[in-house]
Amino acid sequence: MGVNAALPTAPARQATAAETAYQRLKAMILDNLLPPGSQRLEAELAVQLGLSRTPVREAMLRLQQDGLVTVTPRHGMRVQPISAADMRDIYDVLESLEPKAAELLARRGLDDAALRPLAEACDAMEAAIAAEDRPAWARADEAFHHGLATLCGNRRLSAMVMQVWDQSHRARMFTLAMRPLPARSTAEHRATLVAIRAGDADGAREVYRQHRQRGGAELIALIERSGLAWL
Amino acid sequence: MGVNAALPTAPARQATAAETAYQRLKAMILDNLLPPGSQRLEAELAVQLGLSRTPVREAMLRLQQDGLVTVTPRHGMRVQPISAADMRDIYDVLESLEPKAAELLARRGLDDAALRPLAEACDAMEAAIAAEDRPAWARADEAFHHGLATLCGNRRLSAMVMQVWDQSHRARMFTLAMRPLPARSTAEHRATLVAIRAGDADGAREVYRQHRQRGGAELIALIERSGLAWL
DNA sequence: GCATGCAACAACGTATGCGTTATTATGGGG
DNA sequence: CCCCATAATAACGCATACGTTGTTGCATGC
Repeated sequence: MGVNAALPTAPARQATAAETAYQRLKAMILDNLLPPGSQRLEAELAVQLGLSRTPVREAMLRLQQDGLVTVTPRHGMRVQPISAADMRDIYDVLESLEPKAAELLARRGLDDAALRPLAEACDAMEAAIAAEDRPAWARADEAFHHGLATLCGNRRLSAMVMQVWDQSHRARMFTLAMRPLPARSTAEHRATLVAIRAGDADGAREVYRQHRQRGGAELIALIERSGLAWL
Repeated sequence: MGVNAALPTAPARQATAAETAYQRLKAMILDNLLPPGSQRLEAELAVQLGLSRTPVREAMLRLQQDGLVTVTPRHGMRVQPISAADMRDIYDVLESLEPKAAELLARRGLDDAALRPLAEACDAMEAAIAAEDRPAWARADEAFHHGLATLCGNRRLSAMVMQVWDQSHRARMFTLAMRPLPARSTAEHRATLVAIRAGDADGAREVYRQHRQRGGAELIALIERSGLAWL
């Protein structure tokens, strides 16, 4: 699952009722237990989660801020569907931000220990390709992007990447089965990591930009071709 | 002042108490009526705004999401200071996102009527330079960036730009008086608009990227040189 | 004089109650 | 049979109340 978008020092929220409501609802949305278009009232979710309306309301507002739902006064929250146009917007954002993250990370000159999450994600992706295990590949892919965002050292940038990443999570999961095994993507991730390790900021940025551009175009074409207008 | 960061269809919130609390507190922060570092308790703000704690609390949480304050359980909200490092992060984000906005806007091929806010902002900037009116220049600058973000057609991107723009508002205001008249910036804005009008997406992006890079570097150097560690 | 433990208090998180408002149901007219 | 007005009702925004928890001040001991 994603990560909360706190700034500038991640506050490591404790287990307040509002926080658990947020986490649980967010997980339900990302896991498609609350499919796009579904609506839920405050009181309804309150009984379901065994809480009062207050913390549930707070969670709903946070999810709205995250762009995962819209809250309308007498209709509760509605899980936001993602259209092909939305995916275009999201990938335009990612094409802008993620290459910058790669550049910043390369410039930081972290040692191998610090870059280990990325290396492990690359290993896992390659293993998943070999085993033709798509769910495992998707998890490793998320781990790589998550690691890139967190390690780049710019909390604002990383929070923004995570936000749109979460918004597009469902769409990626749906299309995963429809795509050929992403062997090329895997190689591009590895190449990015090599450039980062070498401290080649421009190289890392450009390799990654091409990866994002190609991947985004492929995904959007797939969505449009398959008639999956709303996810 | 800034704009709220709603997605994906701006909900045009009505005048609920929580909304007015949010607007008023945000304005107080951006206008430096609540200076960085100041702390306010829920109950304190509630009596000041003539409301109960509930809507004030909601506003505080939204401001925290915006990165303008941090909320700590028994210390209320604390207005977030901006360091030189923060400004670097913010300008890295803007350097990534705003050129993309210029590119997207150029690609949209809007007519002169639709681009009027940008043209007017350019005119106002040039007039302000001629009159050596820095506050007027700052307002026109904000109008240009606001227009660029809103007109580019990507709500997510625009919300993100506005968010960091608001975060850096105070810092820009403080340094405005210390900088030479931004004549060059003004010319760069005009050049961007020309490229957008011509539908030259790559040109608009690159002109704008250079503008952002130069402007950001100047501002950060100024902040560091002047010993203004926290704004 | 300084540290430590305890007690009083203050702030908050959550629950609940109340008034407002939009939606839905109902009944009468066209 | 459909449409509109009106009434009933449900959902919500805000206020308030309550229990919990962290903080602060004070007293006591070293």
